[in-house]
Amino acid sequence: MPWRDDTGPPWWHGKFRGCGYRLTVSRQAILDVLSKITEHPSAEEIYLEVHKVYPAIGLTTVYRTLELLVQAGLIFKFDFGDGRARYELSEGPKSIGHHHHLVCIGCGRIIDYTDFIDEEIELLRKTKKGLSKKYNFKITNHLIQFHGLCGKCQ
Amino acid sequence: MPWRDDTGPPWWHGKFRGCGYRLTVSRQAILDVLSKITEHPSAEEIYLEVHKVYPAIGLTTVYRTLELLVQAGLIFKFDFGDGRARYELSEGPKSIGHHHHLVCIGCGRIIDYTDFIDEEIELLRKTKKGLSKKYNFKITNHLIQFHGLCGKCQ
DNA sequence: ATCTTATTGACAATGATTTCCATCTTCATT
DNA sequence: AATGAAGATGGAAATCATTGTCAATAAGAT
Ligand SMILES: [Mn+2]
Ligand SMILES: [Mn+2]
Ligand SMILES: [Zn+2]
Ligand SMILES: [Zn+2]
Repeated sequence: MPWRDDTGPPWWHGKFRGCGYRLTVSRQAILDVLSKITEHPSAEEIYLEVHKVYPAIGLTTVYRTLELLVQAGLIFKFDFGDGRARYELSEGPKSIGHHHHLVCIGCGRIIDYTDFIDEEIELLRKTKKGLSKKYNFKITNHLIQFHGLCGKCQ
Repeated sequence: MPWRDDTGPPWWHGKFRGCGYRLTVSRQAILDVLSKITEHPSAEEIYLEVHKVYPAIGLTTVYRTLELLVQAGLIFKFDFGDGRARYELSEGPKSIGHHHHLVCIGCGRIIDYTDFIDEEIELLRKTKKGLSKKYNFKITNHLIQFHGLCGKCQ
């Protein structure tokens, strides 16, 4: 189990309370992998990592758990165009916080990007306001991706 | 063939010149469907539409052609989270121009959205400048999506 | 009209994600 | 701590969008 004697219960522990979700070994193991990794792993990559510690946990459970965590808002699911979904912790001590992604169309590299969030916040604020008025649309989330060529691929 | 006596050659005609691409019946038929439709059809939906006029054109060719048109920059390919790619004409007389999408997480409805492009342009300009300097990353395209609930789903 | 070669269609193959269902855990209650 | 109901799991099979194969076809230059 992903407990640390020196840190107390993992930060996500409370997230399961009140949602009716059971705190199982699989779910903790998967969250533990996601909280330690800095990349954007696919379901299978997460499965392989989890498998090192808990060989009994199956790929099906990984898929189910990831879906659950997305619904619970604990993780984000992305499509970077490589034919498989990729996942990332949405918040927590280890996460880099609100950010977006640069996707290299040459090599597929993903770069986390946090700059110019101020202008983004402003754009988002106006957009939210405008959309709720014009379309009666309630924004809950937004996705920004930049596609192009990384230094090595230019 | 998707020719109109009163309009002259379709606007995309010249787009194939110089690229080494042949202007085939399939490609014209698919572009014709995309230029008349206002939604964001999947490959199969495009195939079914094309099939009404040209029953001999196969789904494989539709997939191949869409890939070609994406590479040529004539159309955009999107992932709205429903498990299949969706396509849209990138420009031309019938297109609504540069826009982004609202995706309803309740019913899957897609709303084209063109407001507040000014702020977006400004954000994009600063972002491009910052990224090319900080990460040596050359932006060629960007993707903005807002997720939330439409009027009916709230 | 002929020729070169890009393009196509039918079918099989791929591969990520889901479905199924019998079995196992979690955890509230005793 | 033991019990039991409901939720969660794993393994295999199924699904299904997309891609690969390859012989046949058609675009467009000559
Ligand atoms: Mn990231
Ligand atoms: Mn659109
Ligand atoms: Zn690259
Ligand atoms: Zn809706």
